[in-house]
Amino acid sequence: MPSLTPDQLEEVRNTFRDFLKEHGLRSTPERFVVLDAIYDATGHVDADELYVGLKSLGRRISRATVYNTLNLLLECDLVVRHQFGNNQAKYESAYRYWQHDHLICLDCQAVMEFCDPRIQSIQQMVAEIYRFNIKSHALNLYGHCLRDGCANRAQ
Amino acid sequence: MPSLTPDQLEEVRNTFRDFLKEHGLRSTPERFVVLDAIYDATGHVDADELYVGLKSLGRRISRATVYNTLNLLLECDLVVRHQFGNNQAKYESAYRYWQHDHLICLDCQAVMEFCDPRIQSIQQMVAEIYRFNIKSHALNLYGHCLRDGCANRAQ
DNA sequence: ATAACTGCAAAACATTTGCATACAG
DNA sequence: CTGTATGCAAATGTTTTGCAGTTAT
Repeated sequence: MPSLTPDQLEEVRNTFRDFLKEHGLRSTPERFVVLDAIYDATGHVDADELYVGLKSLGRRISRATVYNTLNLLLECDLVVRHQFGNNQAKYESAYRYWQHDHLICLDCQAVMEFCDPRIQSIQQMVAEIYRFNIKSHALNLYGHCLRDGCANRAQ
Repeated sequence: MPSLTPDQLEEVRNTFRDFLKEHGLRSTPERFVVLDAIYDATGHVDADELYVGLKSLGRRISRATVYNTLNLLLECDLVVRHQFGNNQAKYESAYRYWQHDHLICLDCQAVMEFCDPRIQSIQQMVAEIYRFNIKSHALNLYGHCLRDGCANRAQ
């Protein structure tokens, strides 16, 4: 999971700026603070983590603005949303995401990432059969990790 | 999507009864009403649909009991829970589910089902590499259906 | 009999909305 | 300037919880 270079980050900001302009929306500092925060994050974050994290950095951005901005970032595909089984959405930068999938431990809630090219072919085949224009997928595998430190182990 | 025979349904009820007994829980009529309602449903239902549906059938079962029972049914694997992207859980009988996956239209919210055996091999391979004991998976494909009547089409 | 379950209403939680104020274009 | 965005607080929608009364065992 490499980080973006300053140039790439600038490109991401430009993408957002262009998207906003095209849709007659304003490029406010708050929106770019939220964008940067997600692209800074190393993993999956939820809206409240972003809100609290920004507050602790001295950036006073309201929850409403965090949610508003997240929805804009989803629209222009700079950010991806996940639902890992509970009812709290998790977000990550589209750059980090770039089609990996998730392995979720039911005991300790750890989330690992993996990648398998066969999913692409399944996707294509299903698209054809069902006459669908597929935009994205989410494959989540749920189970028990065999780590020693795993908390809340059931059996 | 065939329906269960009366015998199979009785077996399902017995499974639930046994699970309850083993855990020192009571076999109340309400719990079996909820079980039957899910096994009667032809597709995915949410907790509120169950609650309202039962009310209209004259069964006065509280939301709290619906949720309570759903969690028990999840624990004993008679029911499966899905999160299709919004923050409302959908449930279906494990019998209906039996490892199919979902194709979700981003415009009209239609949910189709498909099945591909390659997912099993991906699952096995990932389990080995990451040393995980995998219990279940969820593969959701998101896109635009090409149906004529599709509502809210974006472009 | 008694411990667990139900129903109800209140609480908790994530997310959205309405409105007065602030500010980008 | 003007209309859009922000922050706040209130509203919404889903799920959970506490408790008095009910019921399975």
